[in-house]
Amino acid sequence: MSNNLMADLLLPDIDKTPEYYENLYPARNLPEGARVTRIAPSPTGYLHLGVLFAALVNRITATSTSGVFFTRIEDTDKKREVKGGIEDIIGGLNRFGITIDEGFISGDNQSGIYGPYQQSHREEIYKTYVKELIKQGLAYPCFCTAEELAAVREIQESQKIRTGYHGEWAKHRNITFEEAKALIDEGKSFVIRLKSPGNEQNKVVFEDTIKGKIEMPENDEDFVLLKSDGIPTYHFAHAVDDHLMRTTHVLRGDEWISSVPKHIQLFKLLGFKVPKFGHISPIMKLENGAKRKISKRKDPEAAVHFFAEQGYMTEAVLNYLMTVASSDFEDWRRANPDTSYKEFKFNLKKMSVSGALFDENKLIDVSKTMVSKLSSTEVYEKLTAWAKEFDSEFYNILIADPDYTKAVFAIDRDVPKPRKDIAKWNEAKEYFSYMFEDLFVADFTLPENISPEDAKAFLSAYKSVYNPVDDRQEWFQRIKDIAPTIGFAAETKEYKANPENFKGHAGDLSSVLRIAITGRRNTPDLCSIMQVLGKDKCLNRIDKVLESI
RNA sequence: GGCCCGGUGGUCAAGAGGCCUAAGACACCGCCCUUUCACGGCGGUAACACGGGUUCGAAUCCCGUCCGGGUCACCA
Repeated sequence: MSNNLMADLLLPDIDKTPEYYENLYPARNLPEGARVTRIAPSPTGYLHLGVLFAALVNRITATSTSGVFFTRIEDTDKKREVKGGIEDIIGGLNRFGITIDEGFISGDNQSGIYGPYQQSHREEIYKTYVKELIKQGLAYPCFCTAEELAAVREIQESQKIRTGYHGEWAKHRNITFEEAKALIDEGKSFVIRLKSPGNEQNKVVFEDTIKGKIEMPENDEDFVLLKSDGIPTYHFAHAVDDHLMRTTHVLRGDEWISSVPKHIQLFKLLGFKVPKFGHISPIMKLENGAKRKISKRKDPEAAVHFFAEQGYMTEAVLNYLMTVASSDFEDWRRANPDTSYKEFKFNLKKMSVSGALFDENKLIDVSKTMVSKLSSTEVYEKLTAWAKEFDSEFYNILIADPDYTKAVFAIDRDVPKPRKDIAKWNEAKEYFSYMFEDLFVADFTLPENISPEDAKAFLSAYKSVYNPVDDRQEWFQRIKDIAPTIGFAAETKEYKANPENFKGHAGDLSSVLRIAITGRRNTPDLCSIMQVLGKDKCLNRIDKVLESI
């Protein structure tokens, strides 16, 4: 009775009832076992690795059960909000190929009938449910100021008792309508708190789909439901939204695990079905020998943008993340080397219970393998797209002659055992530099076992027999033919059997050629390089070297 | 500090009381292949945090210690 008066006093403008929303957002019509998952990021900055990871896990869980994966923006903290935050996060997910079924699907486009998918637009819904709780005597206004709360905390700490707004410390727990009205008339601001029926002595047990059985004390804290600005706290918004949006599985970062008792309590008090919870371990980073959660502020790799700048393929990052997400993913990958990770039968039970260190070596390995499988055309497309954004000088060089550039990328590619030299696009400029005149840096530094005189003799001889149309065998045969004439063995075995009889072997001479042509001691197949480079450039580079000796 | 969760090689991990003389992958080292490098093949270094139980038998179960992580807001 007086509860109703209180409810109208506190939330006079709310005239809808929970039933209204229950009907507005009907249960989803999905096949048996379909899971409805979601991520609910706050637009507090760029897309974070942890959010990407959570999105991946949620996406693939929904996919593998023919369910739905949606996004919801949790912008209830206007202080921390960053302009463009939504676009950055959603756009980032789009770029990574994480498809979103519902909610914010791209940029600031929303789709789906369970919206709005942005908490700042759902105020009336939250208030309707809060009002209902007040009517039931399960919520009340609290007029404590931050200072009062801090003072209480201090007392609690000094007496070494559990801090917080609970039990006898809950000052306004039994506030009457008259008292509340008087304070409001004075212009005092207030929050609305839950009148928790919980008892710390009781245990709440739940089965975490990732971590297993977890037991915790029941919540007895009268935590805040509605802040003084009328905006809900995360806890309350989470319960209302995930119920109304018919989420079946809440898969989120494990920093939330300690508030599960609050959440379960809310779901039950509101008469909602409690969803399944799964808490994802964070990706960690090693610092001074200690593990810690990867941090936005301190770690560049926490921002997904970092990977884009470096030129890691999004698929590579995702595949790496899958190895972290599921212990049997790598086995599956070996058995299915060319299948998209999306086909993988993901099981939450296989997720690690403790946080994994971010391992760039592993990322590099995954990435190199993926790059090695690309066709030269694919490399061209991806690399130019990257360069266009991050290295315009290189971009202009690459697109000057697309056919030539593709021919460069075709060297030692599309073969049974392709090279694994490149993990990310920012390595490409340096790697391919000798293939482009504008980037080529001559450096004729010979290995110690070869004298400049021999090098000169060899290159002079080679020039006269060089034939640009030679295949690989013919190409090397010419070097072998020259070898004995200047004191080198034609066959490596021959040399190894009697090294004292020779200055070196044909392989050493090919190194001389390699250094003359590329300025490098190590390169992919030299014959192919010379073919792509063409006769003029090859001869020209050999001549330059000859002049310098 | 209270409450949770966790501790297998440098990293990610397999492991559900005997199959463990502890998989595999990445990294590292060596050898082979080879015109260089890479790829590939073969091999190597390297781990059950510690202490008590329970049991014929413990990486696996229980307890304690230690260590690590998370959380204790009108932030999410």
